[in-house]
Amino acid sequence: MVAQDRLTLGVATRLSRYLQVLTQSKKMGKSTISSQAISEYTNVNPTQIRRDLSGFGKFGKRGVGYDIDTLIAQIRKILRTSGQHNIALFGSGNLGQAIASSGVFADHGFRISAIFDVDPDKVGTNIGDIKVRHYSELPQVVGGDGIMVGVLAVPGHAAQMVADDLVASGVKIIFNYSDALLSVPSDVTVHTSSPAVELLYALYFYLT
Amino acid sequence: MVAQDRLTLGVATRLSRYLQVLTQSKKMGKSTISSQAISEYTNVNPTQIRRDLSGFGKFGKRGVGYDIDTLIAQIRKILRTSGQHNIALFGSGNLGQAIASSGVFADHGFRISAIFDVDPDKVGTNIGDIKVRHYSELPQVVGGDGIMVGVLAVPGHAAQMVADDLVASGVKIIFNYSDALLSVPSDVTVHTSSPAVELLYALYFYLT
DNA sequence: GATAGTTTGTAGCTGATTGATACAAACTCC
DNA sequence: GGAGTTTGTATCAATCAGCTACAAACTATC
Repeated sequence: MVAQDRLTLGVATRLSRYLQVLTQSKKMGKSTISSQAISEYTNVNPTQIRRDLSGFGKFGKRGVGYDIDTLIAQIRKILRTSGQHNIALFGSGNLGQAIASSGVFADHGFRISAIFDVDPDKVGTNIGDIKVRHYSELPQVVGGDGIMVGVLAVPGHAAQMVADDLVASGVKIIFNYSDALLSVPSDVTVHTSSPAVELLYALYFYLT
Repeated sequence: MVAQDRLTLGVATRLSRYLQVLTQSKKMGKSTISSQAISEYTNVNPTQIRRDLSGFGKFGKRGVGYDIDTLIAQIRKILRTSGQHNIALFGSGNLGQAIASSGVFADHGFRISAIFDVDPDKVGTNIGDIKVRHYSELPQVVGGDGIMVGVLAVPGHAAQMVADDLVASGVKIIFNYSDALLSVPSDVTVHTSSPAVELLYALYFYLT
């Protein structure tokens, strides 16, 4: 085992996926899990999983597997995402509501601390227990609060504008659910979620 | 240039992402694009992009770049996803409605040909121009029509049941938007969309 | 028409990453 | 105590991605 300064992209990606499997397995009432079982849900080779984990410590028990709670805590520590992280959601349409009520973010320590919209009919209403604010409040809310991530669930034509305003307020991570291509400074990370794109290559492997 | 029997996972993934950039660039009124420009939106090295494409033919024009329409057609041909593909959507809640109205699928040749739900208040209503059917119609609709993909926008506790029924009707590709872990036979492909998971590793690279 | 600038197509090299195989050590269960 | 399971670890080969480099083809401009 060698201490590592910084994870490679591959390792960080896989650890995140293990975390998802662990979180769900815990919900299903399990308390331990083997690398073989994780493999079935992630399509990552069991040896690779053990190698990934053993790089940071001996978390498993031979003949048994990994204790789920322990492993969740360890991976969060490795990914340095143990605490609560505040995110801001833009757009309170169908997609925004689906995201706000999904629980996926909450499972992984992300708290939606603000929701913005421009529609007067929506501003002031509540989604869950969060009040929808008007978009014009972006600078003061995002600037003041410890918000590091912006999630875009707005129409494509509005996405670039929101991205620009987020960048102006110092946000470095943008999660884009619209289909728009976003231009941002190089120190800002944009992640675009493209379900149809993922389907395309799944289909290729099925057709072949 | 060497003819290839089968794409590797990496190539297929990248080609799909190029396609997304091309589709959006076309919408923005452009007619040609350079490997450098594609690179900025995909974070794939320009050399890599040219290498990926040149493996299948000489699609570009030196000094100019790639003609977008031509390249879209060529990539679709390479991915063998040129035609229309029918998909079935399960769940007509916020997420289901967002998916049905998103246009992302339509852009890439996927047609939502059926929507299912169990809620009597929703069955019979229309989303766009598609009528919501009762879940019990699954076998006859999916079995009869040329539906090869099932998209799950249902609560986590219902996801496994829908997956089982889809498998029983011969569907080989399942796109899972719930947070549930799905168990399926090995010849069925499950793709789980996990926004929070992707955020986790984006955050890691920002924090470091 | 000549020249400068752009961009593709392609080669070659290198380092990193993954997959496969193997096996001892530690643990559980019977 | 023995059989079966699973981790932790090593090793080797194969693949893949990044980098550098550069000639050829094209556009634009003078």
